[in-house]
Amino acid sequence: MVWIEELKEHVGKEVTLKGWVYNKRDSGKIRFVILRDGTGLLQCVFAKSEVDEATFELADLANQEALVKITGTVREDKRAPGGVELSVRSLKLMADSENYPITPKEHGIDFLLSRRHLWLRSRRQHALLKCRDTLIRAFHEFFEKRGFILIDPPMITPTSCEGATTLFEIDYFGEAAYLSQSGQLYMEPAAAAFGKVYCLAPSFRAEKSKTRRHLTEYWHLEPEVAFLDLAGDMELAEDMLLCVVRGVLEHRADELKLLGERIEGFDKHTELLKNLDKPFYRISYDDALELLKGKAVQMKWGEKFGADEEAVISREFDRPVFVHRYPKASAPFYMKEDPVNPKVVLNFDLLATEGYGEIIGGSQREDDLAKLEAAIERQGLPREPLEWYLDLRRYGTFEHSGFGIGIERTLAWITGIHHIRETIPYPRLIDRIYP
RNA sequence: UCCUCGGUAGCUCAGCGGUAGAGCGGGUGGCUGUUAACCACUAGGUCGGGGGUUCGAAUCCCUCCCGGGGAGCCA
Repeated sequence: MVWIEELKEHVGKEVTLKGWVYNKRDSGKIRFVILRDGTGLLQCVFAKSEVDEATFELADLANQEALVKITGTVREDKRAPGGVELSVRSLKLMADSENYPITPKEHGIDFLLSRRHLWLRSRRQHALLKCRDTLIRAFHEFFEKRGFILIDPPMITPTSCEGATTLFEIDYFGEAAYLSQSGQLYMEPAAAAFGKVYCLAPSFRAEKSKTRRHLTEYWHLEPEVAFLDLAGDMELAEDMLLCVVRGVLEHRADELKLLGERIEGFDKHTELLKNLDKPFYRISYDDALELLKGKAVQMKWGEKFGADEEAVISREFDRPVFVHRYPKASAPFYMKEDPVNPKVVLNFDLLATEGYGEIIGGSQREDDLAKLEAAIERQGLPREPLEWYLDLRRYGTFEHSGFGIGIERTLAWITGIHHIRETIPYPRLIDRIYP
């Protein structure tokens, strides 16, 4: 038994493969069966003059996605997709497949998402999820090389980490518990224990967000580093993003090309990614307000940027842009106040290019116990469940920073696809939990 | 939650007051190099549910259900 991806090493030899029928074409006395085994596609040729009558007839009986076992001779042929094809000697139908729903034509998104378990077999989804695999490996490699320790946060938590956003509530032996929306509060103690740490885990958001940039369950990567200030935090985010973008471009060129066939302006996007380099742009919230004013977008100081404003800002730059030091009033309690200007906090959002929007949010954490207590009080958060978190400021408080990056948003940006729902094997969306 | 668009054959859609349509997919037949093959023939429908207007409703109105796109929130 061999896999399709290994066939170039078997040219001229007879091999046996198992796989599913991807597509068929026939023309009188010749039949073409495109075989799919997960590692690639292979054109199998049935010539009436070269196979026996029964085998030739069998080629007709195998429906789309039927499992077959095929034996034949590997041959190089320019006319075949992939460069090699199989001259078939025998075929065995192992398992039939009647009326496979995803035919090789266009389908709507509702139809496809309802059949996500089958949709994964198609070329585009295959390419996308291979890019996801490469992206995640690139992230791990980056942090491993820098001496970070992987720390897994809990997914079941007693309270909200950030207060405002809606949480999924679960019944925990009669007590209310919640699915985590961030591992950050658990990574800060880990940073005090190990210095440089990161986690990669699902985060859950119960907001009824219904846009191309939201999932209710997404994969959240969160580094947290001791003795790192805001400037260092942005440098870390910059180095990390450059590293993983280059990793995907290098290892998944074929997949990206396939994905780009149906995306307008894809060449320009790829060109931009290939030329991506340090430094990314850094502008303050105040600078961003000025920039928007120049684009005839009037906003009062203190107002948050919406998706439109973020798109306007990001389109002004040919590299991702850090927007830092946002107004304190709308910031989460754990962000450190700027000693230079107490009206803002030491945080940043990283906006991806071409209007993709925010893919990273990070900050230097408040390390002053009194200020942190005041922020909790000011935001009306219950203090008791956060006592353990306050301990970090009691026992050797330390300067530290971190950020969170969405795997799916990053992948959508790199691959140039519009909606993030296809960047995760089984997307969880508002009103969609099947399959 | 709000705004907006939609639900007609297995799929993608056209039809928008007067007998239910196309392409693809399925079936049958033809073709020895096809690339989402092509050509011919063929089967396939409570026009999302309910109510109303009308001589007559897929088409107009009301309502409910389901889905797409977007906003807010965020990664």
